[in-house]
Amino acid sequence: MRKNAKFDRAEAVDNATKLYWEKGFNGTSMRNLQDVIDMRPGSIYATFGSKEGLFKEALNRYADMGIEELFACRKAVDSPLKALQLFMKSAVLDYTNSAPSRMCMLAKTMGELTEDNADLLQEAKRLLAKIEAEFVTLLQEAQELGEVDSNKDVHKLARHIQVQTMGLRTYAKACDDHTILETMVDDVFKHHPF
Amino acid sequence: MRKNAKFDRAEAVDNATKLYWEKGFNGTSMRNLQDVIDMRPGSIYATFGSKEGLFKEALNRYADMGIEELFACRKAVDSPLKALQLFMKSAVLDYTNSAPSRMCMLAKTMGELTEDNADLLQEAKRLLAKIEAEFVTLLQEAQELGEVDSNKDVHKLARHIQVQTMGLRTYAKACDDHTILETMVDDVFKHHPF
DNA sequence: TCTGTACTTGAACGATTGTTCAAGTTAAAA
DNA sequence: TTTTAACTTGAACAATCGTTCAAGTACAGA
Repeated sequence: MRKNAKFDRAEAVDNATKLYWEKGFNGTSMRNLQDVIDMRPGSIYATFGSKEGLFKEALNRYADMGIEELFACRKAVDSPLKALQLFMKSAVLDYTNSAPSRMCMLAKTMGELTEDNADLLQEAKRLLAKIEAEFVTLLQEAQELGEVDSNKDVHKLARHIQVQTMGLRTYAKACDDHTILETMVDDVFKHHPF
Repeated sequence: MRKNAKFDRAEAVDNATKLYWEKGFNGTSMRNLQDVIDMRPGSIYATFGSKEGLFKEALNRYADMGIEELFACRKAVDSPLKALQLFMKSAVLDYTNSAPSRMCMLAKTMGELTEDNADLLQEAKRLLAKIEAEFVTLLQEAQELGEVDSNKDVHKLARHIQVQTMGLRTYAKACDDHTILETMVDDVFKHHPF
């Protein structure tokens, strides 16, 4: 009975994520989405329910990509602290110009949406917490390896990483000076809270 | 010849600023604006030119309010460094619930807009730089008073204040825990870069 | 080959968007 | 009081918005 139509579902979400990330929820129209994911309105609504439903999937895809990137950084270097630094650099400096926006999609969403889209806001908060939990895991590992003082509060440090990343990525959109930005990332890890 | 109609211009911009700040540029419709500033479309367009023109005025009003607040903080305490801390607390913690959004309107604008509104983006960047320059002035004063090491780069410190403020205000929208937020602000000034 | 159904299509819907402008109102100058 | 120009009004515009659904297509099972 089943007809397989959804081979391109992941790709559709990928493309939708890129567009939403670039233009935001309100800035993206269903017709923009139809173009980039190459689906007609009927199919989109049958698959994702609504513009909000698709955005929610995009948010999740974005967060998963971030966590994958964090794991990749962990594999690329021998220290969890260096991994965090590498992750922050790739997020803030965006070596490859592949990202649709310098800013964090979750931060953009927190800024754009109001209580009119309470469930989407809630989802963005949840995903930010999910990412912060990954920071905690990495910081605990760093603690076990002696890279971080054992009397430090890893949750506090994770919040710090989160604030620095969001702040620097926002600043990056206004600044554009690669050298300044790189120095600022390095300074986060140089002396301060670790 | 002149007929004075614009006694309420400042008030109109004030109300428009509140609405834009809360809902963003794309999230605010001209009809929303008509309601809160109590003007008909013809008058709005005669006075401000376009939705973008009014938004540009709102951005400037917002930045001016911020700088006024910074000056007020400077007058309220005896130290420029304490003034910066007080300013950051009022921005992040929002004692009075008067602010339409916890987040910085300029940061929100940086996040929301793309090159489709290049001039508005440019204006937001310009105003962020203007505020950063005020931070520099305050930090220089702190240096003269010996509160900040004379070998520190005040521009670098001002960037740091900017990043912390934007990052914390974004985090504040997702966090909501007053105690955690206050601790984070205090930590910025406790040991780290000064 | 025929049937039944999972899936796609795109014209069309009413609502809302940013903006315009002819008509109306107001008040200072004559 | 009349004239004149500054200013306000709100109906109306074309364009676009998110969404729906009857009709069409494509394929698995009989």
